[in-house]
Amino acid sequence: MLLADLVACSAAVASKSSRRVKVDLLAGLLGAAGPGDAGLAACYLAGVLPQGRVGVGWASLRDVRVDPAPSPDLTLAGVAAAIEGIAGVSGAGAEAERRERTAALLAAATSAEQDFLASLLLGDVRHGALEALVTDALGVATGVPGDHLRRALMVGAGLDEVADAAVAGGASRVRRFRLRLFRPMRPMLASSAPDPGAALEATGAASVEHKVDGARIQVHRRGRRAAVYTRNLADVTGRMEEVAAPALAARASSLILDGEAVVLGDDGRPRPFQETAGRFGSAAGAAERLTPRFFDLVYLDGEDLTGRPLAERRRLLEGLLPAEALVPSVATSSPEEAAAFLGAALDAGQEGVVVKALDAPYRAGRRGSAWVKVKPVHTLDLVVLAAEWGYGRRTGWLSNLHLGARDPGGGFVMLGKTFKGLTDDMLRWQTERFLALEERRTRSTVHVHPEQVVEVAFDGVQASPRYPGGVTLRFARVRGYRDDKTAAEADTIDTVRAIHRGEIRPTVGG
DNA sequence: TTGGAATGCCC
DNA sequence: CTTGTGG
DNA sequence: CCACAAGGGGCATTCCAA
Repeated sequence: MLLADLVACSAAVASKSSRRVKVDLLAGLLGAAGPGDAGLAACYLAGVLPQGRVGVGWASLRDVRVDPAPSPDLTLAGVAAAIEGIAGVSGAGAEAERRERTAALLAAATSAEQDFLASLLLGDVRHGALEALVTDALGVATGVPGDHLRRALMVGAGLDEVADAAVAGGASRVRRFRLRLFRPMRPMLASSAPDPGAALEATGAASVEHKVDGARIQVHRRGRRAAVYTRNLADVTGRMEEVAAPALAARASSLILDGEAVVLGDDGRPRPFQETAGRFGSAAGAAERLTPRFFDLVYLDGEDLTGRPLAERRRLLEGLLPAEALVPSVATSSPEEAAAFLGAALDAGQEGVVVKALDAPYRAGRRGSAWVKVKPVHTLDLVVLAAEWGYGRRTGWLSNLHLGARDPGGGFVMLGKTFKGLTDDMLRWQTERFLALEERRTRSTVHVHPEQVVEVAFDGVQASPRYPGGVTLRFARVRGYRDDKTAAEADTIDTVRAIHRGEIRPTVGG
């Protein structure tokens, strides 16, 4: 199949807003792909490379400028081979070599193909249809029911594998993808609610569990063999053997556990997330140890438990692991009891709680209302110091805000940026507002006179090696503009530091 | 040898 | 990771 | 409800250049 056909399809998809129309367009292309091309076509249309990222980023692409090819001769297989080559480069001279190979690939592409390949390499394809719609389209093109395809993806099959299986073998082949050991599955995700009462309304009778501020892990074990996977299914077994210990000690022939890995202090309290991230990201042999805390059991002694209710999975889990290897939990349908448990979790240094419906199955890869997280938030009134021009659907609007806290000694201290929480109306309003306050600008940023106050919500304050105050906000988002306040009334850097030291508690609800 | 830029991936 | 938009 | 797009901060690793 020619890349040009796929690129034309992408452009057509981008030009339509209806999901049904997008799916039909995608299905048309997938239907035209032969057995050898279906997997590649599905991946590329979904904006992903079968092998993941290959070491080509925005900066290296920026200075690769080659004349486009006059005619569209590239095939999907040719592109795949070229990308395979790029992915394989490492060692001294790798940057130049990757750049050279990238340039060679782009030189063989027409102008439209170059743009698409650049987005693909960056993992930044945006035509309003990614994996989910491509999966639907695959169903349309092959006649394989969508839930079979989705199920295969959830248990860890790659989109390329599923597409190839669907095209070559139809539904019966796709059904052969099952949850199995040492093939990581996609973890179940949680939605969120402002307080335990709202969460319980969504779930009904629930297991309320500590939300441990670490990194998600999935541990597979059979006999003496164990493996550890991340939320995105990367195999990190060699980096953290210690978190597999409870699985290896459990009395079972095989199992799959879901949980969180975190660095604990000597007092048993979780260390700041940055420490966990450091240990989680580093190779083995680091001084700090990761402690696993498990909250689910999805496979036991050869049996897939994902269809069983949480109550049963939790009971089996508690029979298998010692209490210290488990995330603390309480079963309740009382908002008061859940609120008290949340308070205790926060006192223990946890991030919040996750409220999980006791009767819900394990829905791999889904973010439904069966699991609901509750985290308290902080709020501050800060001052906008600058705003950056948006991209994509925010082109033409000032979007990303630079936030400053008032310095009692004079001036403002930048704490970070946010683009979240802004409606289209707010974007329109603030574009006009900040252009009126403009003091100077660069290509990307309009710096403004510091007088507009904005209410910002965030999860916490963390140390920053980048910002001048040495602190920054975690998950900052705009709550609204405060036209009733002047910059002189904005919150100070001292308050931010007090939050960082843990002297100011975040609030639940509202 | 070392500091910085780029990249990928955790939240 | 959070939020807003649109099908 | 689901999928997508808008982008945030930090850390470890890798490779380049001074």
